[in-house]
Parts: sequence; structure tokens; C-alpha cells
Amino acid sequence: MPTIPTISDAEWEVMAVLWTTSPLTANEVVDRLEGRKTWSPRTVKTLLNRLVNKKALAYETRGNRYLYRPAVAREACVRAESRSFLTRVFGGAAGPAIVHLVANADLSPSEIAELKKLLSKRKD
Amino acid sequence: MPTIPTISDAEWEVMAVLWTTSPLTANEVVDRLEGRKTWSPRTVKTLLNRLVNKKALAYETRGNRYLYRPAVAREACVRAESRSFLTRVFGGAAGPAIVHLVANADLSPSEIAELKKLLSKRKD
DNA sequence: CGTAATATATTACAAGCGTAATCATTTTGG
DNA sequence: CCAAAATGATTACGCTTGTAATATATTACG
Repeated sequence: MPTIPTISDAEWEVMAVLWTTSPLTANEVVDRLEGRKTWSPRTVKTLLNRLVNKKALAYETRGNRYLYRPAVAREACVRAESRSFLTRVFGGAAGPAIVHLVANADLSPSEIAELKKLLSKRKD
Repeated sequence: MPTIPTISDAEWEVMAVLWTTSPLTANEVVDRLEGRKTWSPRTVKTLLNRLVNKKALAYETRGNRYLYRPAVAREACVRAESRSFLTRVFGGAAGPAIVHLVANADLSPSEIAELKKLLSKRKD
């Protein structure tokens, strides 16, 4: 299995864009972050560069432009981050963590139903 | 409401000790971390110091020793960390996050039962 | 009382991060 | 064809973090 690079807060925003749509040029990424972020385009370029260096993104060349695409799956990163969160905050115990989140989260009725179904299936 | 300081990974370990038992002297904290951590006692002292500076810990003086105790509640820190995790990884959507955790976690039957009960109560 | 032991405070230092500016190169408008 | 614009690469810079070492102050033993 591929090693998951460490992805910082700011970098997650960039990855999120490319996990949603890819490949994209640097400017297209900048455009999709407009509004949600106040970053200078330079900052976005820096983040793209760092993500390429840590091999979280890959690119192909089209003329002198780069087309960026994720090199690691979102699911894998989510799993890695979740483990890190559980370890740090709950000492690795998923049960209490989930209880805490369920107790504090704003869940829609349909989400509640989905979760109950999930839990029932898991029991066997 | 008090502002929650940013608590790093290493610092969480120290806070965890003091959330469990407090007040404690620096050396008592060092002792409780023995085994779980390979830190030099110096490192633990540094972390205590930083936590005092960022007002996550308070202390009272007993002779020339400090008795450390948490200055922020564990619950508040857990909430802050959870929010940060949700925002970063799931764009703030608790539903998908919980679904992910439930699907990937190793839950005991009793935890499953507890969660189902929690969900039922939440629905109304 | 003075000196060794101990406690906390200050300083260290490299890596990662947030946030860019500048440099070098390529492309394109006139 | 050349200058301006655009692009990616390199450099910047102060803050945090992990991981300590050194300095300073206080206490306790002989």
C-alpha cells in the first residue's frame, strides 16, 4: 500500500478541489478556491508545488502548463487523518469518539436512519 | 467562554496525564509518561512550560516545585479538535464523518448498542 | 554555611506550515 | 521578432513543533 504523505490544513483545501475534479491547471485550482479562501494565487501555487514534492499530487505537462491530479486517494487520506485524530484525542478508542460526535453533531433524520442501518448491519 | 489554545500532538499526551490526575509535579508527569513515551524528562518539562505559556495549564507553587493542573477542560479541547478535524477532512459535515468512522471502526457489541440508543433518542 | 542536587527558565535547532515575493523561462500579442 | 505576460521554481520569513541542552535559581545535606 502506498505511504500517505502528511497533508496540512491548507493543503487539504487544495487536495479537496482536485479530489472533486481533476486534472486541473494551477489557475483552475485557484479559481475554485476563490471566495472560500483569501489566498493569493501565489500561495496556491506554493501549495501545489509542495503537494507535488510530497507526492500527494502528480502532474502531466500540457505545453508549459501543468495538469495536476491527485496521486493519493481521498479515502486513504481520510483514513490516515481519522486514525491520527482518534489516536490524539481519544487515545485510539473509536467508540467514545463516535459517541462524542453523535452527541454533538447536527444530524439530519435521514443521516440518523442511515447510521442506524449501518450499525445494525455491523452487529452480526 | 474561554478560548481554547492550540494543543499539539505531543502536548496532548501531557494534557491527557493531567486530565486524568491533577495536580501533579513535573516529575510525576514524567513518571506517568514512562513506557508510553521515550521522551527525555527535559522534553516533558519543555512541553509543560509551553502549555503553561499558552495557558492550557496552570500551576501553583509548593516550595520550589510547581503543581500543574489543567486550565482548560478536556471536553472543550475535544470539541475544538473534533470541529477542526471535521472541517479539515469532511468539510464540516459530521454525517459523512460519522458514517466513515462507524464503517471503519472496530466497535464492540455494547458500543453498537449504546450508539443505537443514542441515535434513537436524538431523533425526536 | 557552602556546595551538590534539583527545579524551572532560557536557548537551540531543524523541519513543517502559512503566506507570499522574486527569479527564470516560455509563450503570445503587437 | 521582441517585449510583456504567464507559469512553474526558488527563496523568504516568522511561527510552531519535536526534541533536547544549557543556564539560573533554590533547596537541602553535610
